[in-house]
Amino acid sequence: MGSRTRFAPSPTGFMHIGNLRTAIFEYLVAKHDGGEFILRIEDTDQNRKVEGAIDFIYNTLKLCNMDIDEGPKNKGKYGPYIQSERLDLYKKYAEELVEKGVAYYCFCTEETLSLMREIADKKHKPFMYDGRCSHLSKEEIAEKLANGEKYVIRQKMPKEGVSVVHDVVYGDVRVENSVLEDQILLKSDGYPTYNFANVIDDHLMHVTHVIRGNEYLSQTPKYNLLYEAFGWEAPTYIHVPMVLGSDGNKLSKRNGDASFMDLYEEGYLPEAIVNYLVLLGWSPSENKEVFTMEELIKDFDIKRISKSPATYDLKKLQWFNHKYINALPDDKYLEFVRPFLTYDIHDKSEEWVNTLLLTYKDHISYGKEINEVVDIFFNDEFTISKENQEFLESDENIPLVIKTYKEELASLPDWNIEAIAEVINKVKEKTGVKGKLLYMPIRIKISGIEHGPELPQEIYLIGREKVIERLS
RNA sequence: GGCCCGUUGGUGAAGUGGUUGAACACACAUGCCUUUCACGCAUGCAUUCAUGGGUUCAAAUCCCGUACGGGUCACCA
Repeated sequence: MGSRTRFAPSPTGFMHIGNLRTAIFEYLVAKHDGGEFILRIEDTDQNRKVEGAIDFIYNTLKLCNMDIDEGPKNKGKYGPYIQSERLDLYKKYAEELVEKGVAYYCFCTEETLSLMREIADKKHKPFMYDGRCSHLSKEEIAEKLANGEKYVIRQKMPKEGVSVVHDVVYGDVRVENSVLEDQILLKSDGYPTYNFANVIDDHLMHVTHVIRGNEYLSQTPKYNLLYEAFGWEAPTYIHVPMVLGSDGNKLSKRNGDASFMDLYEEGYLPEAIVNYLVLLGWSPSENKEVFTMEELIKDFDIKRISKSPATYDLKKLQWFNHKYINALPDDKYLEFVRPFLTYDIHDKSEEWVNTLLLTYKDHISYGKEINEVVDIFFNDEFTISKENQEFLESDENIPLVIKTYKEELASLPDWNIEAIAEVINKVKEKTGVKGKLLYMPIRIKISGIEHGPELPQEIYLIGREKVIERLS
């Protein structure tokens, strides 16, 4: 039987790079041995729900070429795949735990809790719920319930002993049971907490490998206790190292381009993003780093996930992106960059625009960069620097070269790159000038700067009219 | 603060006791190519694996302490 993994985001309408990376790992683990990849929406926090977030998640995964086997918008045997639609289930299982004596009703209000927290704070002691409600008698509970008092259901933790959790990447992790709090399983609004829903759903949905950020590592004993209480088999745990920002802190919204959509809108190809992300905290066994999704599925190996956190490096992502852009066939490339071009091109021909875009195919490392590089073809205002002006006056042949260019270009029957390239040769023959003195004067005269793309392209793109004008 | 986890160059990392004088890639530097920029190519860039001690004939690799970094201690996930 293949592995089953799940991607379980909360619907916040924001796809953080770290989350995406986890999703990729989950997808790869499942697909590596022909299993299923499940999407489950964890919307148990009603305050954080965002309209349209589910479509957003689907869209993101689709762009990244990850197919969902089961999820809210797919068929699946173990649905619903949205937690807010499974409330009855959680209640039933929570009550089962109460019956088993491993959970209890707690009637403490938020006010009493914050009071207790304050007291602990004053004593400089960490707060931990003292479990007072676990001592309530059956009668007291029945009475409070009958009165309609609000309650939560809490998990009763063992007071002593040590829990050992086995994790595929971190090995055996030991945690003292005494530090485990009687955590809330079911909230007073009837919604489960993540800690509970997660366990119930993973079991019910037959998830075999739980992959998540290592911030959950120290919480995992609590989950195991739950599995034990139900008599269920715990899944294989794979905690993955976190992705840090360049400042060494956890990535956050405020850390700039930490979201998939931001990158996508900047003109990063999803394939490149995926390829880059998968290498954060994972390394292939062979010496290779450019992978297609198929290759990743084939080569991905849990054993090669590293323990230490990885730092997100935009520069390397740009390198990947550059490579991917460059590998695009011309038509795909044009389709890709065209939308990023923000200059007014309504009076330009299709051919002109395509030539422009293609000229810079191997220059740009992300879509939006096209605008930074293409300015000279739209901006008529430029000044020739002092150094360049001096250069123009440094050789007596230069005026002749410029004059010859002007005459030849003006009389050119067809305005295309091949013809222009011919003109350059002709000027060379006519004037006997070659090398820098042949190319630089015209380059400076028509664009103001000494560098740019291949000269014929540059002349073509600037256009006959302007070239003639600028050579005058 | 308690507990958990981590620490190989600016970055991602390979390496799990002995041809490792620590791969490879990004970045950076220099050179070549080119009319220029970019691309491409070539070369350089950790006497050393946070640190101190120990085990061993032999340690980046095993053990202990210290420092530093991160995580976690919610009716958030």
